Amino acid sequence: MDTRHRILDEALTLFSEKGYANVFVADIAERVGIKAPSLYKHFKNKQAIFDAIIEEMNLRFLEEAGTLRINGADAVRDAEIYRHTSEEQLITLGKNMFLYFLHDDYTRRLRKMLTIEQFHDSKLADAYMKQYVDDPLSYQGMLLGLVVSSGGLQTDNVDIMTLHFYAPIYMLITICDREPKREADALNTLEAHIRQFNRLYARTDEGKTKRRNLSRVVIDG
Amino acid sequence: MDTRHRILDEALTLFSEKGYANVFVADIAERVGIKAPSLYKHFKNKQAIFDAIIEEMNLRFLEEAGTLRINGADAVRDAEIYRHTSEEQLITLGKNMFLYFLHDDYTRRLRKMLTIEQFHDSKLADAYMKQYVDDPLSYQGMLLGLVVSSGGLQTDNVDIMTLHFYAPIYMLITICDREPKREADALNTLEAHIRQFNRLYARTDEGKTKRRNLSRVVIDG
DNA sequence: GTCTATAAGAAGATAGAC
DNA sequence: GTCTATCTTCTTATAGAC
Repeated sequence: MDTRHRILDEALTLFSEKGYANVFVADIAERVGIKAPSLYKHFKNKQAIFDAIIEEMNLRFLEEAGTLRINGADAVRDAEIYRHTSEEQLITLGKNMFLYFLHDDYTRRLRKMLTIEQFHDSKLADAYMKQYVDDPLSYQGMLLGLVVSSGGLQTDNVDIMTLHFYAPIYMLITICDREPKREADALNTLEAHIRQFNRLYARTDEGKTKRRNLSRVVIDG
Repeated sequence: MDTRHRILDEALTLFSEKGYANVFVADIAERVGIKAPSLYKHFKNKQAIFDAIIEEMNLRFLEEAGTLRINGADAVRDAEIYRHTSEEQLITLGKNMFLYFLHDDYTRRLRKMLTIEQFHDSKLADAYMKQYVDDPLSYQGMLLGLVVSSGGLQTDNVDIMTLHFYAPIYMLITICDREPKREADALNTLEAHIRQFNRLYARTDEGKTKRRNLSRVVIDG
């Protein structure tokens, strides 16, 4: 890795741990193994380092398009997996997806940095929302839509179904970002979540008409 | 409000918008309407201002105990509401809870500040987790447990049921914190979420034995 | 491209008058 | 308790040798 990329790499690490303002140019240089003034041969100033990280992020995000994919690859394969997979396999895939986003070095550091800096620059808030909320919901929603049309699961509202699938995963990731020691617990919860999600929405052998009784109340008051 | 409290108030506002490191003592002083040196008559230094905010937070959190309460008051009343409320009333209550936590000035600013500063100090990460994850899950779980034992809803796993209820609300709050203009959308989603949650778990009139068939698969592969 | 030396400026904090 | 003036320290960034 050349010096320029090592600077970006170490800067991202530090920014994700302390936030931009708490990282000094000398800190980055020290990690790279050079002195601070040498760093200015590679970047105009400190802000340019941050900007370069964001630029690379945008390039990567553009390539990946809909993130939080089940297999991290293409949508067609994901759709097939959803259509033809047993509950046990779906759980394994869900765990792999969860662990990838939690452990992948680049993804993890970037997510933390965006979390810290998001209120400082609305473009970063937008990037956070797109990457961790809107794109995953849209992508998972597309897949779950396929499952619903193939009869694997059943619902009147795919968007809410998708929210029910993804929101717990999102929450478990935010938990483990902050307290990594809870990861084992989170994995168990994730498994129980997917099992229960599957059970709640996969009632194809029960009466469909009763299911449409939308105005049910918890207990009639 | 005396000067000391006005300093804490303006400091919290600024910290929640820019983060501790990006707020200067002179900024806080200016908002209060004094000069920076005068501020040192009230606090030893900048860090002492932050610490005082955290101290007050801990006092308030201790008082409130389990947060994200449906009516913001006591558990007994909340439990009665859960037991005897129609779906429509539950939605109204859910929306009120959501809007309170989104709009309450103190709660909102503190949540944003903790979000920014959580990776800088593990004590802040703990406070965030307790306040926005563990306490709400534990409190809502207690209430939903009551509903389950009274027969209003049905499940084998109250913890996952609680996750299914709360995780979407948590996610909607994080969305609106970043993009307030999405609040109207979020409220509609919240309503649809509670309706669907209620429908999924309130199947008391359908076959209970079939419900226990836990090893169902999406499509047998 | 890397270094040492150093300039330039920002921000936290203090001194002492009122 | 508030002010003006000032000190101190820290951090970014530049100059110029190698």
